[in-house]
Amino acid sequence: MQPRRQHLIDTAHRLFNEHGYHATGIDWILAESGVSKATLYKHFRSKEELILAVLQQRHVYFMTLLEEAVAKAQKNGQQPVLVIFDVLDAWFESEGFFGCNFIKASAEYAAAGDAIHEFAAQHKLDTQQLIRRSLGESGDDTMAAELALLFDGAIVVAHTRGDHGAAKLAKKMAEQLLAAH
Amino acid sequence: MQPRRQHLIDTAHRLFNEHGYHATGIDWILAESGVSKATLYKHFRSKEELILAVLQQRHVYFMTLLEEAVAKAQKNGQQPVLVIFDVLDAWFESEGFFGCNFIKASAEYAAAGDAIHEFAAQHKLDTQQLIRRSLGESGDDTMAAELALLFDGAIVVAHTRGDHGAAKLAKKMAEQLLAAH
DNA sequence: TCTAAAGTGAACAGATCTGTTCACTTTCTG
DNA sequence: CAGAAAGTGAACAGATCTGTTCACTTTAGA
Repeated sequence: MQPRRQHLIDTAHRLFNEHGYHATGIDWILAESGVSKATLYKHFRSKEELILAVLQQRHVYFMTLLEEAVAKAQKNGQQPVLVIFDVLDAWFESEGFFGCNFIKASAEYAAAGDAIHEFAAQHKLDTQQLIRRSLGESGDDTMAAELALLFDGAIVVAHTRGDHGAAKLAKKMAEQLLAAH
Repeated sequence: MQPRRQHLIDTAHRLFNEHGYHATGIDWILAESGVSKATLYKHFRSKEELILAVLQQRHVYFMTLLEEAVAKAQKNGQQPVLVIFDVLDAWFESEGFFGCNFIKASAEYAAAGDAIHEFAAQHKLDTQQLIRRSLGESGDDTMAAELALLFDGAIVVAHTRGDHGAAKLAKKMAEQLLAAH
């Protein structure tokens, strides 16, 4: 393993979250992590590559979290798709909630074709596909798109307004939409 | 009036939209607008003040747009709150759609107490209150919060994934939620 | 037409940004 | 224990950032 590399990713992740991507300088990440600049540039060719590594790690972590929650619900006979909003709720209530890395990355790197923007878009697509799978055969693509919209809506409301009840509200809305179906 | 001031705000608005707040330097705004640096700093004490002026103008513009659409719907006997999603749809389909200024400002200036972050949060609160008013006496605060969540969800989906059908989807969801009520 | 306000252009300050280089030291491994 | 790999620290480059200053020019109104 490469403990420095991981430590850099973790530190960068925290600072990017709290202050944004552009506002967080390389030197700041180095000072916080205690790693030398030469080492950072041995592991990552550029700041962009570091950002992508952070997003990649976050992507894997978050998808795993959702998949495990869905699997657990399926075993317990619960509606699998609704537990996704419970995961959101737990996230919002945690100390480390500073909004969605991917939505923020999308906003800061808005240029069409930008690697960071594309990665973020792909993550959101993957999330929607996970929602689609968790709906099972009784669901359809439109339903998945609706729930994905509730998902992102809840994150933005929770972050921009500090309204941590957004996940519960979105869950209630999801239940109504599923029932109406 | 002050044409230079307005021209600076318009140019800054466009560049902030396309490239983000941190990524857009003062010199860039000056080059695009053809205004001198001394003039910019005579009208705005700092970049932050320019950003706030852009957001203020955008706030007034957008609220007016929504209020006029709601008023028109009320006169025509339509459900007023649903036309809000038609406004969103027209915005997404327009050339100048680069996501929501306020959500993006919120993301880039995430520090608690930051003036830019607070302004963005207030804008979102004002939008929700407009939704609440347009619901009339048959609605309630929870319903307004739900529609505001759909509103922000649609914007984020449209921007991060380039899915311009998000407004129509959100409108359909809004109709179902109103009907279920 | 005269005056005051507004704007220009260019230089400058000082900080900060990403990224490179290199001699030296530490750590790991066979 | 020896050699390779990884990391350090500091200096450096060159670009870019926000913001200031000032002598000069343009514009607008009484």
